[in-house]
Amino acid sequence: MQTHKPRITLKDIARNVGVHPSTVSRVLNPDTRKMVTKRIADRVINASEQLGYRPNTFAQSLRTNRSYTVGVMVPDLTNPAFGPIIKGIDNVLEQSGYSVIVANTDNVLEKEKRSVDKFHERQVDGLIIATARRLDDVVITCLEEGTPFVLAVRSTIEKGVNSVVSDEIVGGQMIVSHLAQLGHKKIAYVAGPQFLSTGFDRYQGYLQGLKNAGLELDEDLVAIGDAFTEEEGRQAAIMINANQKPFTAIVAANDLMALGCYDELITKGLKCPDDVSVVGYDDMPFTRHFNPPLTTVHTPLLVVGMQAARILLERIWKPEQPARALKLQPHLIVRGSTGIPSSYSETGTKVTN
Amino acid sequence: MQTHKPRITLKDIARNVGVHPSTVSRVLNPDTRKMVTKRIADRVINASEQLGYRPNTFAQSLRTNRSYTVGVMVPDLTNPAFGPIIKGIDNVLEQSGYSVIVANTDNVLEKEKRSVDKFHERQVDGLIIATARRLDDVVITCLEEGTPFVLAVRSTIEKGVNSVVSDEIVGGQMIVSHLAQLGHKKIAYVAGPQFLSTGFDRYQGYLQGLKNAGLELDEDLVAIGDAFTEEEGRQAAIMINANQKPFTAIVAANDLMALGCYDELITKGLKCPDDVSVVGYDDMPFTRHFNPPLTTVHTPLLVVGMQAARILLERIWKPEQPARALKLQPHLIVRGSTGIPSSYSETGTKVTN
DNA sequence: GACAGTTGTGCAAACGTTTGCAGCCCATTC
DNA sequence: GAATGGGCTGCAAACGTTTGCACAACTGTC
Repeated sequence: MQTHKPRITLKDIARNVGVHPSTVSRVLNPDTRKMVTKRIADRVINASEQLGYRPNTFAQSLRTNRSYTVGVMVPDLTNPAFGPIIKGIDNVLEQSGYSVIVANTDNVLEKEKRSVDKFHERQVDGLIIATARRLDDVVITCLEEGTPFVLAVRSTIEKGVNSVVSDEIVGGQMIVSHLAQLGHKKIAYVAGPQFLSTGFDRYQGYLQGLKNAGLELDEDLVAIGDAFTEEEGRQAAIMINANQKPFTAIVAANDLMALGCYDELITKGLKCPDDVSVVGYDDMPFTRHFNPPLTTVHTPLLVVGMQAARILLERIWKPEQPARALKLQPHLIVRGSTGIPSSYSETGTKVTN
Repeated sequence: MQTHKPRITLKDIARNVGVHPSTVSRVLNPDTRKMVTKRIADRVINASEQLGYRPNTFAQSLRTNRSYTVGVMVPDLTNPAFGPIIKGIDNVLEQSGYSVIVANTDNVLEKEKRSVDKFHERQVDGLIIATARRLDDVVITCLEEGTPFVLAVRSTIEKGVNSVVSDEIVGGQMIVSHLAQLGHKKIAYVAGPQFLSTGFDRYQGYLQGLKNAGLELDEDLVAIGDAFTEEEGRQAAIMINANQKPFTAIVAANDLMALGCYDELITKGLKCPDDVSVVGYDDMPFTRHFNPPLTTVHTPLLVVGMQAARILLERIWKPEQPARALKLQPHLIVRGSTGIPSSYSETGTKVTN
């Protein structure tokens, strides 16, 4: 049984063909193949296929210090937004012969550090970080160590960092503008964590959007969640409701939080969008199937992943290049969760309950 | 700038402490630490921390033939079902010091082969395969090569293969039983690919369920999709509709296909569940937010991932153990998409067009 | 026909570990 | 006090590559 067939090495091929292992190495490496006579090269290639040679990546990496792996850190694989990102990353990296190692950090700092340590240990050639805080130790460490890396979907206050994000501020403005156009005046905001650029920038976009529309900020209509989760969205919505101020729309910092708002509206007996409009952010998979279909800002997650991977490859190949901060244009998708303001707002009292 | 700090090696520590590198190695390896005097060991450990030693995993792997990595193959990262699975896998593996390399195969055979090749090249210690077909070359190859592996969420006709799945047949029966209890007699089935165990077994469950309930199979009410996607679900529903036979419920082979059915119902102007009940399978994230909330069979995806990882570790540690085929008990979750049969069924004609 | 130049191949070291073996030292025993 | 034995540590080989260097063979030139 378990007859682990013995590994074929360069030496085996060399012996088979009657040349020195180094010659075989040169043939099998595209960059050096031209150094050796075509006749011999062909025989080597033949033999290598014949014997089913597979290079030992450890030996290669040990010698060259290149692992052809990259690490990807995501906060929560359960969040369907990250699937597409990783898929995008994997797509472009595997074409260049790189493998991706993922780490799920559950949003806990300690795990992030452990993961990045592990990545360094494994000598990944680069990192894609989708967990970064606005100021982030891990990022600073990577900068210092000179590890090529790019942030996906989040940015930091540091300058000179590669990143691929959607233009969150513009996105936030688009949302408010959309609502204002519908006639909303009292627009609540369920914010994400302010230590994340997504949380922070989207909120800034909201503020800017209010200004653009000539609306006042009412702090009683703003609540900040501690995480980009359904539950935190619900809690925030509850807090806003508790303030007893009338509003006709809720803007949530992402789709998950918007779902939390849905829940809270239901328990309060409020209809969306008839009583309250709701907007999300991300356009994660299946938002159009929600009840009601969620108006949201589309972030091209797959593209984010692909671009992040491309930039990372550039940096791996020429580390000295200046950093690129790519901002993808967001795109408002209007669905069934937004409509013209309700009577609820006009009377200032709740219809039910 | 780019001052890649020189790597600290065993030799450095050895020099620092004044012992031989092999001694340092023994200290730093938990299994051999007891071989060396406590006094020296302490000094070594100290120095190692002082200098910030990180073992070179390539050298280790080259020497020991163990990489402490495992490969995970999934068909489509965009499908939110796979996020939780990977998360589960990552959770248990990282605790044992393993890293997970993922590969997205997009359901194309050629990519699967390439990925598994890559994995072998990288000498992963084991594989978790969530892409397996009912008879699958990749699986056979792995069996022959003696690579430890376990199938997640899918099984094959081969025996002696480790796998973690939900009991699809029972799940299928539960669904039909639920519908029959509600009074449904004409139950359509939107099947998944029959070359996948999930597609096949769930369909078998459906057939069995009909039998249990004393209902006849009507082949005009069955359509088979080529993939577990929304679009294929929609196409299948269209085909069934085209047959012009009355039905009051559609069972879809997974949640995605159920969503496709939703779409088709809407374009036909049919209400769910008033006109037609719909059932999915998997209970992927957010199904409860769909419109209507989807009745489905819950598969504990996170647990599937965790168990698969655990079994894999067992096999890596003791390869000679007999294979384990773990079947998790499924669990019907009744939500808003199923109800008592409509007048539609009773009259046999569509209410609206 | 000698020389310079080019081309192709072999040699050997190095990458950083792990591990069987040998040998040292010290304690124990008779 | 010699012999036995056990506990620690050093030695060196090995894992499979890559690559700078040396060298051999050939080509072409005057």
